[in-house]
Amino acid sequence: MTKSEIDHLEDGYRWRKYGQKAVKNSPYPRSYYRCTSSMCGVKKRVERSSSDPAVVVTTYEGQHTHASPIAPRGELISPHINYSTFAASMQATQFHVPCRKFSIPSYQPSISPPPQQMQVDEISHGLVRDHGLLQDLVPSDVRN
DNA sequence: CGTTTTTGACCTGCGC
DNA sequence: GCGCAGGTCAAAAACG
Repeated sequence: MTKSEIDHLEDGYRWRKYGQKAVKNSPYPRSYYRCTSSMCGVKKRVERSSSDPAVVVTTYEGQHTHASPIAPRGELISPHINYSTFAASMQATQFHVPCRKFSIPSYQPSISPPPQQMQVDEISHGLVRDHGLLQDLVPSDVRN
C-alpha cells in the first residue's frame, strides 16, 4: 500500500490502464493497469480508500521480469532482488498494520539514503508529499 | 502517426 | 437460470 494523492504513482514502470470499475465498498472507482512490456504480464490494481481519499491502495499482481524501462538513476534492480522482493516485503508489511492508516514515506528524489526500519506511527502523521518510488522505499533486507 | 486513456460492453465465477 | 460483482476487451478519442 502506498499513500499518495495521485493515482498515477510512478514506481519505475510504464503502466497502461485497461479498465476501470466502480467498487461497492468505496465511492471511488478502481483502476486496472498493466505493464506495457509484453513479456511480463504484471498487473496493478489501484484502488482509493473510501475513508481516506488521499490514500490509494496499489495491489501488484505478478512480477516484472525486466528492468525498469525508465530507470531513474543507477538504482537499477539488482539481479538478485527484483520488485517482487519489495512487493513481498510491502505485502508482509501491511500485515503488520491491521486497519490503521498505513503509509510509506517517500524518499528524497535526489538520492536514496538507506531507509532504516521506519515506524509506521511516525510516518502516519508525518506524511510526505513525494511520489512513492517503491523501489527505494523498501530496504533490501526487510524484516524477514 | 503511434501510444495511451476513456468508457461501455462483454465474460466469468458465485450465490440464490 | 438469473442477477450481481469483479475483471477484461476493444473502439474511439485524446495526447505527444
